[in-house]
Amino acid sequence: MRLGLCCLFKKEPVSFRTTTAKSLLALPRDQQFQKLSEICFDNATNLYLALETVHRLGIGAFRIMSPFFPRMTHPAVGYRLEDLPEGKNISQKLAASRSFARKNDIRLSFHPDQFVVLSSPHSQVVANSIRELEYHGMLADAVGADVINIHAGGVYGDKSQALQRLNDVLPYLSVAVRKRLTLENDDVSYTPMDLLSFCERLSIPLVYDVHHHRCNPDGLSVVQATTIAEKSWQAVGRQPYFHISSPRNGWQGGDPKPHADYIDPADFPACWLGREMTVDVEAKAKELAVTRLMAELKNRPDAPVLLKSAS
DNA sequence: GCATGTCAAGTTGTG
DNA sequence: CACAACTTGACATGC
Repeated sequence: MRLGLCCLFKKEPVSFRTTTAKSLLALPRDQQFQKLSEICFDNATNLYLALETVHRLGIGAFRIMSPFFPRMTHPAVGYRLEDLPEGKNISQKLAASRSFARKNDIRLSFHPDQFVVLSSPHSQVVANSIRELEYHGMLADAVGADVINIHAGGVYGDKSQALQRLNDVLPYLSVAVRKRLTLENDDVSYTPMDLLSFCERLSIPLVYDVHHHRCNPDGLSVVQATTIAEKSWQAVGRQPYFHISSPRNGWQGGDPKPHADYIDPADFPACWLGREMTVDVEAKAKELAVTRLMAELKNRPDAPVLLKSAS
């Protein structure tokens, strides 16, 4: 088992920059490129630093934030790497990160945000989503990430019709995106049960988020959902990818959906212990939460744990 | 310098 | 019907 960090650090001095379309639009095009070039170069440099840091901490996976190249797909200020003065150097930095991750067995992933909705009935929303996914595919190729994980999107009154639209859009995705695309159960609409047969039929691995499952249950037990999701990865010969988080105010403290700073070890499914899988830790204390959970799982009496740092 | 409001995008559920 | 929650800063602005 390996535990993963999502995007950011709490205490370690690694951070990622961004900018807004609004501020870019105040500049002439060449100055936009200059500014974007500096930000992208800094982010590429910090990605390498992030990988060195997670490796040092014994963390085995890292999720790269979607605005890694800020506003790259924006209709007005979007750009290509080749447009940027430091484009070649930026590519070299990404290649270095790719080598480092491969050499040290750090699994990389992406989780495009809520604006990527392949099941939308609005063609413009779908077109924008494809554009955004292709940006992620380009990045994934460059850094060697094997997962681009999305949600099934909205329901629009009929889940099966929505999933059919998602199905119909898949042929329009490049191989770079399609071979990495995964679906995750969410906390309001699509449960593991909803996605099970769809994922199986299309050979799309299911990223099982146990917190979402607990917020949005479907009759399946955690053990059953784990088994189903695990099979969807084994079917394509890949290591399973799951998510864990804890409710900010506990399970009795109102809305359980907001994430807590740390993971309550009691929320970590016993049936995950000792399995071959990657578990992204979605917790606001970031790397502090991952390292604390690693330590706590090691001490858990109920099952043998093989954490990456100990193996 | 420091505090505060802003930031591309979708969808759903709440107040 | 407007708005917050998903996730979360970092940046731009204004004092």
